[in-house]
Amino acid sequence: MVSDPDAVDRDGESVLRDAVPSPNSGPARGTVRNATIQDVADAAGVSKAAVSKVIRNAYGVSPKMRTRVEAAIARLDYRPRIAARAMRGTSYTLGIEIAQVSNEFLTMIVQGALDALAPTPYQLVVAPIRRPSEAGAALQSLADRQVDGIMAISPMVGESWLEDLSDRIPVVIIGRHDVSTHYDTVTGADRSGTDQVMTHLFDLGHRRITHLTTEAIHHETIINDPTNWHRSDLEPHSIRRAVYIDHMRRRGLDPQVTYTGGDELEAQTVTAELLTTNDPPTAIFAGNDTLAMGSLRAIAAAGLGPEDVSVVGYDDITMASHPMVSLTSVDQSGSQIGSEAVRLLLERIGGRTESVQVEEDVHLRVRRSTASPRQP
Amino acid sequence: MVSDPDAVDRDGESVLRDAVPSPNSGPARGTVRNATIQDVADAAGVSKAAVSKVIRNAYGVSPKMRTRVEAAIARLDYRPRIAARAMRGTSYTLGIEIAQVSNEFLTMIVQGALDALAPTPYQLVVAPIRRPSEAGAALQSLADRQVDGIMAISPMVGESWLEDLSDRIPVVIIGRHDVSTHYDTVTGADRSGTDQVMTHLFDLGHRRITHLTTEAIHHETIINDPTNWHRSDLEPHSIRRAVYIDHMRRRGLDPQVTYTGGDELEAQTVTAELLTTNDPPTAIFAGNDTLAMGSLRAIAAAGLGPEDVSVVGYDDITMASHPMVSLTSVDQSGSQIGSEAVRLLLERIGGRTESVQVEEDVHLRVRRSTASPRQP
DNA sequence: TTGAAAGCGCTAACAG
DNA sequence: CTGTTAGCGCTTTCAA
Repeated sequence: MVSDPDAVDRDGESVLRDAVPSPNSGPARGTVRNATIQDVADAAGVSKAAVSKVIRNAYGVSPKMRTRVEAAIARLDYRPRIAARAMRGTSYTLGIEIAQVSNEFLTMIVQGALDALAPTPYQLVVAPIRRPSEAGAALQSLADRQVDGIMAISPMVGESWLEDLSDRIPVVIIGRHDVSTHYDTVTGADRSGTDQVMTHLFDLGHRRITHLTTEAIHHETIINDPTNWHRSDLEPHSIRRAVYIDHMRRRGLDPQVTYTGGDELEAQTVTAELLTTNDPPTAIFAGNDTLAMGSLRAIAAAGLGPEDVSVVGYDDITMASHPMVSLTSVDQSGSQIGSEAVRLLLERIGGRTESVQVEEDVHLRVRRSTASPRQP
Repeated sequence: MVSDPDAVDRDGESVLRDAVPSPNSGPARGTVRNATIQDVADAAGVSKAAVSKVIRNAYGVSPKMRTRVEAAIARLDYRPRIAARAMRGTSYTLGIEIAQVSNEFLTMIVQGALDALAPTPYQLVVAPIRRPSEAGAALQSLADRQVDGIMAISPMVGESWLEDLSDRIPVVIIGRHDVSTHYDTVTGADRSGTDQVMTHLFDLGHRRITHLTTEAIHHETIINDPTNWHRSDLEPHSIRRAVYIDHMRRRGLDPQVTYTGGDELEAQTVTAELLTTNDPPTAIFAGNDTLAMGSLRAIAAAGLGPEDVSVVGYDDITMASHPMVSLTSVDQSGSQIGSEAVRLLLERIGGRTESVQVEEDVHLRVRRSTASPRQP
């Protein structure tokens, strides 16, 4: 695994390390040179092309040459440089752009992608962003690194920009319900999920239901930069909001949408304000579990319970099933979505050209955070 | 935005776009060619070297050339290929290896690293692993991609292997209390943190205290592969365990260490068994918050409370402060650790050669999950 | 079946 | 201040 520090030039083989490393501290950085394909070729007494064929399992290598080469590779601890490979073709790397690494639902997607990638020679790199407005830059950065495919989770970038990108490299958009001939999409069934939520709340007898969601537009740059212009009504949270409004209107009720940042503590603050109004809601449908947990903070802090204010979340993160929390939520199986996205990417790399839209089923998990209101 | 396949030479400048793009579907993948530094040079009527100097802000470019070049870059939407750059030197990329993307404490570290990296030209890539035994492969994979520096969170790999790696590329190990002349470390003050936990529990009157921790060895490969041999007593969880044992012994008490996987639900199962023994503990000191949450699941499910079994966690993840949970925990400020690691890496890239060990202070956050036992 | 040679796009000497 | 030149390590024709 580790090349021999005291390697000297025997048998006319190239020497990869200093003949005399300093006494008991390793050689200074840069002193050490990694084996290259040329070194391996020399050591095995064959050509670079031969080595290349062996490491790629390409057609046309005799068993005995393969053996020789593999021995040399092992001896020199040779590793192909990805950058050099990328210059000639593939980088064996898939990239995923992700907002809020701290959002457990999003990390479930990464887990699913990892699982799907495990049996392949591809490596996953994650490009995390701190603000939605950074999505475009992160995608560019992945493209600059010549990844073989890109997954993006509801990025705030324009459709035409994405189509441009996906002309050059396979792209899967996760979450957004776009229909493009250029790139594929994987989404949860947001309409169905919201239907299940609303039906559940109505069945319990709730009428004053507030929808707590993240602001559609987070930063001015998203407005000003044409790159970011896209149909925001195709985003998961917009769809949930639209379906919510629709349900309320159909029952002759007044939709109440409250906006907040994506942060749990901000959701708590916003909910706390909501509770002090004249006519507070008897139920809160939160756009995701992080927001829901924030609402529960405010409700618990006010000494209230599910009969006072019920809460429904979305995503069914681990915390939701905790007995001390017991949050009713919509399970949309992030890991499934992640592995599906990888599958689509690999298909594209394999040659598929028609675009595909996949929608995953979702299921409401009813728990103790929802109950019939005290006075209907 | 899109380069042109049929570029023709008008005005002596190379043309990268279609004059007439196809009606309503973009060109097929691969048809599109990105602008290269040569294209820019041609368009601006200068040499490649000149363009290179401009994009690197290198010394020796006249203002008027800079203007011309920048205009050409903008016009052609030129982006330097990282792979080509990497072959000649830096890739402007830092890598971080991380186990369990779903562990919030670990993602806090990533957040901190991102913040520290924001004002720099470096991009962060995350190499997530699924099992501890994959750490070595993930680090290799980052090295293969010629990142300019690597951060690794308590990787299960041998010290000598790490020293070899860090001879070729700057490395910061997060969590492990190694002292190496080759690589830097950033750790939390695990001894102090554990001291605070044990003092708190003793002060409350607890004597039967169990320590719930993850198994030291997760997979046989870690035992069998010499690459992985390292002083496991330098790992954070080992130190917490050792300090716990020490505290117990010093008070003449019997240390009780229970092992589990890193998973919340497994911790729940193990805790549930613990509660059914003859002489169950009055307090559980969990190695991290995920395990602590699992313990709380079992305790809540058994209808017990803090006076029956108190719980202390480690990391102080967001959930710990939730009023419905209120978990006493040790805050070790993951984002601080992450940005510190980046700082060290950038220093190394900047030329530092002596190794540095940084230890971050930690603080016990006392909440309602700990109370005096019913019968002392 | 094997190898020689031509680049991929960029940076870093070195000349002019 | 600017351009020419020589590679970095790999893959890929194309001959032998």
